[in-house]
This record gives sequence, C-alpha cells and structure tokens, in this order.
Amino acid sequence: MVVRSKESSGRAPKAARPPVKERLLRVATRLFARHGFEGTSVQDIVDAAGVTKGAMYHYYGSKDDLLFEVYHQVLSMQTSHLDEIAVGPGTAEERLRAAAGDVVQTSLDNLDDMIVFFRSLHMLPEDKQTQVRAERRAYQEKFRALVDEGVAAGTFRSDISSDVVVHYFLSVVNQLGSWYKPDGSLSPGQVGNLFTELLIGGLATR
Amino acid sequence: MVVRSKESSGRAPKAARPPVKERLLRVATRLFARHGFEGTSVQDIVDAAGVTKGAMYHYYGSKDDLLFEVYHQVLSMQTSHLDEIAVGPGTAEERLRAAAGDVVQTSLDNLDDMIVFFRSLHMLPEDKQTQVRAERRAYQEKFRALVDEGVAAGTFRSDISSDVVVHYFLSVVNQLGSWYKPDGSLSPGQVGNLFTELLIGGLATR
DNA sequence: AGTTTAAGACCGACCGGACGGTATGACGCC
DNA sequence: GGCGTCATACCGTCCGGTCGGTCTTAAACT
Repeated sequence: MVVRSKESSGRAPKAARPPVKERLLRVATRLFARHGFEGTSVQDIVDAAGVTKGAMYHYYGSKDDLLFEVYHQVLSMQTSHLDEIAVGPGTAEERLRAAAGDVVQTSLDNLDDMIVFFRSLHMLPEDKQTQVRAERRAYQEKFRALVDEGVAAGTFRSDISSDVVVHYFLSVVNQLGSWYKPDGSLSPGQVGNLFTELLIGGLATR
Repeated sequence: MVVRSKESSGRAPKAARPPVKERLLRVATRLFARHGFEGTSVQDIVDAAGVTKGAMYHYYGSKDDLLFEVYHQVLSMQTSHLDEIAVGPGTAEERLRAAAGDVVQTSLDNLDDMIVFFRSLHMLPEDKQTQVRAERRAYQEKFRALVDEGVAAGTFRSDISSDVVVHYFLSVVNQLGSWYKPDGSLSPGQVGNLFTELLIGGLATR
C-alpha cells in the first residue's frame, strides 16, 4: 500500500492536489475503465491529468507500465487482506466468510481497478502478464486453502473440487464491475453478505 | 502468418470450404479472442481468412459490424435455449438446473465467443452497445423469472434478491473463458454440474 | 445457340490521420 | 551548476476504410 503524504500546503495555483505521478495513475485507471486500454490514448491521459507527455514518460516507461501499476496495486492490496484474514482467529467457515466478504467489498470500493483488471490483462506484454498471473494464482491458492480447511473439518461438502469453487467465486468478484452501480440501492456490504451467503450455502454439507 | 490449412472435409478443390462471409466471422472471433478486438487488425482477419479487405468490406460494413455479429450470434443462441427450457416441463428447480447446466455447457462449447463477449463490449459504438445490453437484459430477466418461481414455490430461500442471484451466476458463466482449458481434466458437462450444484445449494432453503 | 448485359464477388493500391514514443530544452531548487 | 521535473515539437508506423477495377456467372435478348 502506498503511503499518501498530505501535501495540501500553499502549492502552485494550478490544479495539483495529489502529486503528478499519482494523479496520472488515477486518471489512467478511470479512463481505462471507461474506454478500455486501447481506447485510451496517452494524450487522453495527460490531458485529463493536466500535464503533457513529457511528464508521463518521466514517471512511467511506457503506457504498458501504467497498466501494470494498476494490476500491481489491486493484487498487493487483496493479497495482504487475505493473508491477514487467513491466519486470523475463527473456524475455517468464519474465515472464509470474512475473506469472501472482504474481497467483494474492497473490489466494490475500487470498481475501476476491477474493470480494468478483468478486461485488459491481455494487453500487457507477455512477461508482465506472466508476472500478474503468478501473483493471481498465489492469491487463488490461499483462497483454496481456506476452502480445503473447511472440507477437512467436515463443514463443507467434499464432492466439489476446491479449485473449481475458487474459480467460481472469484469469477463473481471479477465481474462485479460489469453490473454494479455505486449509486444503486445495494451497498457494497450488502452485496458482500449476499454473495458470501450464496457461496457458503453452496458449500455447506446438507 | 500463413494459413493454408487443408480441412479434412473432402470439399471442392477451390478455396471455398465454408462461404467467405462465414469464414470471416469465424476467424475474426478466434483472433478477437486471442489478441483482443483492438489488437487484431482488419488485415490480420482477411489474411487468416485467405481473402482481402475488399471481400470483408463487401460483406460487413465495418470492423465493428464483425464484432457485433459475434454478440448477436451468442445471445440469440443462448436466448433460444433458455426460452425452450423455461416453458418446458418440471419444477422450477428442475428447470433452473437445466438452464444453468445448459448455459455453462454452451458457453464452454463456444469459449472464443465468450472471451470476446465479456472483454470487448465497450469497443462497440454506443448504439450497438445499447442494443446488445438490451438483449442481454432480456436474457437475465428470463433467468430471474425462473428463480422467482422457485422462491414462490418455497423451494428457494426468499431473503436473497433474485436480481443479485442472476448477476451472481451469470458472472460465473461470463468468466469461464478466463480460466477454463478445453484440454484439462474437466469436461464441460462436469463443470456445468458442479456449478449448478453450487448455485442450487446456495439458493436452497435450509 | 450465340451474344450482350447486369450484377455480385472479390482484389489491392492507396489515403488521412491518430497514436506511442523520443529528443531537446526550459525552469526552479538545493 | 547540476539535477529533478516537466513542456513542446516532432517522427515513423500502423490501421480502418475507400475506390476503381477485374473476374465469374447467369439471365435477357436476338
């Protein structure tokens, strides 16, 4: 997680609240989410950030780099959350509930990142794509371990591959950006609870 | 990329296996799925189809048109399947099981279409995008009606919004292309059954 | 039957412009 | 005066789309 320095002192009269580097990443994320990676030009990004290309290529090596940063940010946050929950107290079911609810909620809190995430992976150069996938798999493995724990404890049914279960539930999370409307009647917490309920219900022994 | 693959069907000696129009759509779907819509040039498509741009623009008005056709094809197929199942015999649960299993299986049978579907919608021009969304909403509504039937019959729990349930399950379907490997150990039917089981389990009254 | 005509199917050179990226330099701060 | 931070101008490439033209086929006409 990046530590944000509060620097709102009497700076330049221009619109420069967050530092340029951060601002670039933020507007890029929003634009990628709205128009797609290929549908967003570098010019669009720097215009929206109120700078020029010179600034962007000073902080980032390429347009790809910008996209990669989005992935890294999301994954590192979700991973640290899951790590914390997994080693915490409670039964396997309780921890799985917590993990499921949390990943839904944090995803909804960063919807733009999620939209970019599931839509533009294939636009990354091969090596960075591999890196992201590896990180992603590590996350899935941790999730799967929780499910397996529950199976071992007899809380969850054992006739369903935990691998498939993880793909199943994380699919739901990844697709949140394609239908959830922040100004709708459902709060992130509510969605998290509903989805958690559906997951645990499907897993529970009858 | 040379594409002179001789198909096994002992057809005409000329290059006319499937008609050009169909061939274009088919190769376009595959290329869109592999490299994304923006990562595939019109030249790539016509090369792979063994024709030239003239041929493509003879049959399709634009590159967008080609993408739109993919969406139309997928949606019309899935809708007709669901329609058939919905009015068929059986309890609400039985029909929901059939619908869930079917949509998973047909999606896995047309993985490339699904990959394009969930990844490139935003590349369509606004009007066509609206059209696609309307068609998809109609599909979701039919699915939701099935869930509601089960709730009314007391088979499914009533404390979970059917709307959310539909988003939940269709998210799983839409993401199939991002992890399922046709040459893996799981058959489409098996995945369909597992997912159906997880869905019904989550819905069932305790 | 032989000839003309029309239409569809397809070719491929070409265009305008957008886009990612770079080179160079100005401006402030220690 | 060197270094970090950006602005400006510019380049080479690639891409969607166009357009005049050719070839094939079959109906219409004589």
